[in-house]
Parts: sequence; C-alpha cells; structure tokens
Amino acid sequence: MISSMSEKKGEKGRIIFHVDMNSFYASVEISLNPSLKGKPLAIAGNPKERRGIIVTCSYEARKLGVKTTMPLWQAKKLCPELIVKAPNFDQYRKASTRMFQILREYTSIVEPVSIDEGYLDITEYVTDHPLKIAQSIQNRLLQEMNLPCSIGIAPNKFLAKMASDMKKPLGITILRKRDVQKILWPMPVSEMHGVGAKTAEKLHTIGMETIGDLAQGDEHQLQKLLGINGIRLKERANGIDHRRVDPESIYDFKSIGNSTTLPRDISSQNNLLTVLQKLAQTVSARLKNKEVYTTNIAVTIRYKDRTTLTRSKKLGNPIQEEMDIYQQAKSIFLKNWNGTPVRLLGITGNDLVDEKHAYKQLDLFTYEKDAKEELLLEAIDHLRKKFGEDIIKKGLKTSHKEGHTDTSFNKDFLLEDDE
DNA sequence: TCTGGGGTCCTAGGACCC
DNA sequence: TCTGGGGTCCTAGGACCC
Repeated sequence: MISSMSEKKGEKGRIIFHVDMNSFYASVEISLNPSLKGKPLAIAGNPKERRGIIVTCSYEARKLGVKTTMPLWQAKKLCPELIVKAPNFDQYRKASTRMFQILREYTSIVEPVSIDEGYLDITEYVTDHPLKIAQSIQNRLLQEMNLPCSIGIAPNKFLAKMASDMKKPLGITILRKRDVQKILWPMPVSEMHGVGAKTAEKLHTIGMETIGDLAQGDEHQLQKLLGINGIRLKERANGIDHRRVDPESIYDFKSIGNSTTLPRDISSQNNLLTVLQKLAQTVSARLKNKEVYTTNIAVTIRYKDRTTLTRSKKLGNPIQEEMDIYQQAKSIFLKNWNGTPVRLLGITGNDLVDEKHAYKQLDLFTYEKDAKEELLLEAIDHLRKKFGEDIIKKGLKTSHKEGHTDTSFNKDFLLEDDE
C-alpha cells in the first residue's frame, strides 16, 4: 500500500526505522540485577572523584529531577535515595552487540549510530505492516534481553529519529511526510535533531521559535546565519532528508582518541607527562585493535578555568606504537602548555590509514632515511676534501658522545635545519 | 561545589603553487 | 613594478550528538 502511493508520486518511498534504547546503561544494569527495577538508579563516573556526572538514569530517577550530565553531588542532593552505579562498558557493549544481532534478523540494512541506537531500512523486507514489524522488534528486545526501546517509523532518517523521540519509554511512532506540518511544525525549534543551544539562540535572533518557522524561513537569511547547515535544517524541517541507511559507515571511522579529566588540577610537568604516556598507551592499543595507523596527532589541554585548546600536527609517516605517539604528543604538549594547572589532557589520532597502506608509506620513509644517510656521507666526504680531516673528527667525536653510530655523524655540525 | 568521554562535520584563515 | 583568481593542504576552533 505504501509502495503504490510512492509510485504515484514518482519517487522511491522508503521505510526507515529508528530504534532507540531507553536509558540504555541503566536498563542493562537492571536486566543484570532485577532487584533494581522500579528504583531511582543512575550511572555516573567514579563517585569518589569530581568527574562523577550522571551518564544515564532510570525513569524513576528522572521523575525526581535527575538529568543526564548533572554533577553527581547535585543529583544526590535532589534525590538522597538515588542508587548510583559506575559504568560497566563491557556489559553495555555485549548487550549492544546482541541487540544489533536481533535487528539484523529483520533487514540486512542496519546502521548503528551509537552503542544504543541505529537505523534500519526495511523497505525491501516488508513482510507485514511496518507497525507489526516494529512491535515484533520491541517485544523481542524486551522479552529476550529485558531492554525497553522506542521506535520511530518514517520515510527517512530525520523523521524516524524525531518519531522515536516522541514516545518514551516503549513507544512506537509513525511519522508520515504529510503529518510534518501538523506534528512537527508546532514544536520548539530547539527540539529538532541537529539544533543545539547555539543554533537555537541564533534562530531566535531572527524570530524563529518553532520548527514551522524554520521550515518556512528565507533560505538566504538562513544561509547567512548558519552556513550550509541553515539550508539543510530548513530541508529537514520540511521533512526532506536524502541520506541513505549505510551499514558500512561504522567501518570508516575518522579518529581515535583518549582523554581524561584529572582527579585534581596538576601543574607538575613530570606528572602531566606521565598522564600523557598513559593516554598514548591507550590510543596505541586502540589503533592496533582496529588495525590502523595515524598520520596526525592532536593534543587537547583544558586548564583550570575550563578554557580548552587543541593543537595538532600532521606527520610525515604513519605511526601506531605507544612510544611514537607519546613522543609526538609530548612535543606538541611542551610547545603549547602555558605552565598553569591542567584539568584535562587528551590525545587523538586523526587521518587514519589502514595497515596495508601504512606499510607502503613506512617503506618509503625508510627509503628516504637511507637516501638521507647517503647524502650525509657524501657531505662528509665533501667537507673532508675541503677542510681536511680535523673538522670531521670533531664532528664524529661529538656524535660518539651522544651515542650515535659513526655513519650518522653529528648532524648539527653539517646541516642547519634537517632533522 | 558545577559541567565526562567518545566521536563527526563544518568553517575560516594562512601558506603555497600555478 | 603592480598584482588576479583558483585550488589544495594544514591548522584551529566551534557546534552538535550520544
């Protein structure tokens, strides 16, 4: 029925689901320990340390005013009987894997967006009314895993995402294109997916309060205010979104990083370098795990007053080893740290290349290194002829002292800016 | 006594080349 | 003896999302 309607309009209508797990971490904890059911439960970072913020909480906790990202001490003040658990990511990942397994039984076109949500394109897999399929998915996740979810059904990703948000927990919502005006347009623009605090604020300055305002807004004005994003948001507000559901998208990740808020602000260089080394270790392990090298290292420094800076460096050759990452990060850090107390440190590997490609690059690099050494020997020979043996000995002596091999000579002696 | 850690995408400016 | 316009790469930072 749906497909015949689309054919009339001359476009390929699709049926997209957005499956969104309800308070996922808390729900997994409850599934592992049913005695927590019905109680105000929050998952928060290390409760002993200041980084303790609410990551997720059960609906019972939400009713009492507890919210995501709220500092733990604030949540406890609000709700003294709150049960707090530290996150157990291994368990969440396990549950996530199983959940996506179940989703893939309904269609092969499943795109995970994060650990607890994903898009499904069931257009070619409709065996029943889409609502029935959604009910079946919801029931299976609930019965087999004890995990509640909300599902949005729509002709594209954006509308499916907006729909899954409308009934929580355990909702199923169909949002048709023809309902956009009635359902979506009266909503505050800040509730639109893709509109955050800053964008909402900007939109308010030109008098736009609802999604409908945005939908009917002037394109040039929006382009001027928000760039390309303005055009896109207006399209979405009109229910238009051509992005396809892409199951492969999880395989082309763009960066791998690790950062940490320190237990207290630190200004000792040695201590900070120790932290940096730990971060390098984690990043290296993750790169190896994903079988990629990085060709761009970025260091993030957040100071006591929360001002944050990121400094990055494009590398000549791909790296993966802890020591290489540490050396690069250390050099960037020392060059940019202003010496005042640091609150957070982070290392990110950007511009990732896969191992096969990295090997080629490495070979090239080794080759270049050899070529450089040859040039160096030539230069030594040249100097020997020009200035005699003395200057060579002087240079070689220095290099011995620094523990270099005799072929590498003391570079400072010869070359001005070649590293 | 505030505000984690993992990411993606976009923009803008400067350097450099033709 | 003054100077166009396009393209690419690199870096920094902002906005957003879960």
